[in-house]
Amino acid sequence: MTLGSDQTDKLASALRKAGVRVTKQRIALLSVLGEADDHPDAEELLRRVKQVEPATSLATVYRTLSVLEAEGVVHRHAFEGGGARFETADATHHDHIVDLDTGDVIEFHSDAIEKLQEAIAAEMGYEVIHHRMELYCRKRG
Amino acid sequence: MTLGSDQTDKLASALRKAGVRVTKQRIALLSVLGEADDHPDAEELLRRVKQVEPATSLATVYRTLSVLEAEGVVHRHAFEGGGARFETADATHHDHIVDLDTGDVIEFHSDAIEKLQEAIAAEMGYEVIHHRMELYCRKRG
DNA sequence: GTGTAAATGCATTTGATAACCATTCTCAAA
DNA sequence: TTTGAGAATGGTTATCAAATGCATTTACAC
Repeated sequence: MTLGSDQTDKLASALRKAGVRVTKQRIALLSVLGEADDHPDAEELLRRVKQVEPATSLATVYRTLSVLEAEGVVHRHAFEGGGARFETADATHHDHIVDLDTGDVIEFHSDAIEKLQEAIAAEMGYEVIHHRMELYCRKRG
Repeated sequence: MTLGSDQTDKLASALRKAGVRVTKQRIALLSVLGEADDHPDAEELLRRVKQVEPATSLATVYRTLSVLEAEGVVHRHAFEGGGARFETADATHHDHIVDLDTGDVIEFHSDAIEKLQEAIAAEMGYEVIHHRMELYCRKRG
């Protein structure tokens, strides 16, 4: 029997709950993603995962992210310019402010806006399944 | 001297104002884009442009779209799944509803939402330069 | 008209991501 | 605890949209 940290156990059961096998690469990826607060892309994730689990390839990072996205464990964002960026799906839904100068991403949520979105869609006979909203901003002088 | 239609003259001067040379491929592309109401992608644009101006290549479509985007003449949208889609930038700013079943794109605008966006950004010390908002929807039963 | 820089077409390259495949690993059942 | 079937992995190649290099053609100021 192997002794796992609380953290590792939690990630392992998350994987099991998602119906996929528990591998060290996946544990490492989930761990890295859980600690990240900056919405990294696939290459950056690989860089970080390799520090924990060197036997990891870019192919596995992409594969695992796709699998976990399909299971709803991670969220994929396609901001303007560059490749997809990822985050864990633990928190509640939110949208993003992207700092045009630094690339920093800040999360926010507005119930008022979402109510308006639904009202607009309803007016046209539609139901909102999901939405995407990004504010590309600059720091005020 | 060549006789151009009103339409062609308008497009030609738009190109001149954008500071680029007037070519038949660009006239054809702008003309096609102006008549389109469905946000076509690059390949679809080529298909339509070729009916008017067969001596046109995909490379030119991409190049011209990039140039005109930089000049603010056309807008590029990256909806979920698939490549970029384009529209002329003549109308006022608007956002999009994407029909998940048909791929149809509907335009809408909400001053109320944009006021809220600005307020949220301001709260965090930011100024909104531009934004992206897409509602992925399905027709109501 | 003429010269020159810009634009074009074709072919090739790039960059992000997915697919292929032989090998290795997970894990449930024996 | 061993084992075997199938899932996951690494390394590579394929894919797809989009960009680019280069030789040729074209627009347009003079």
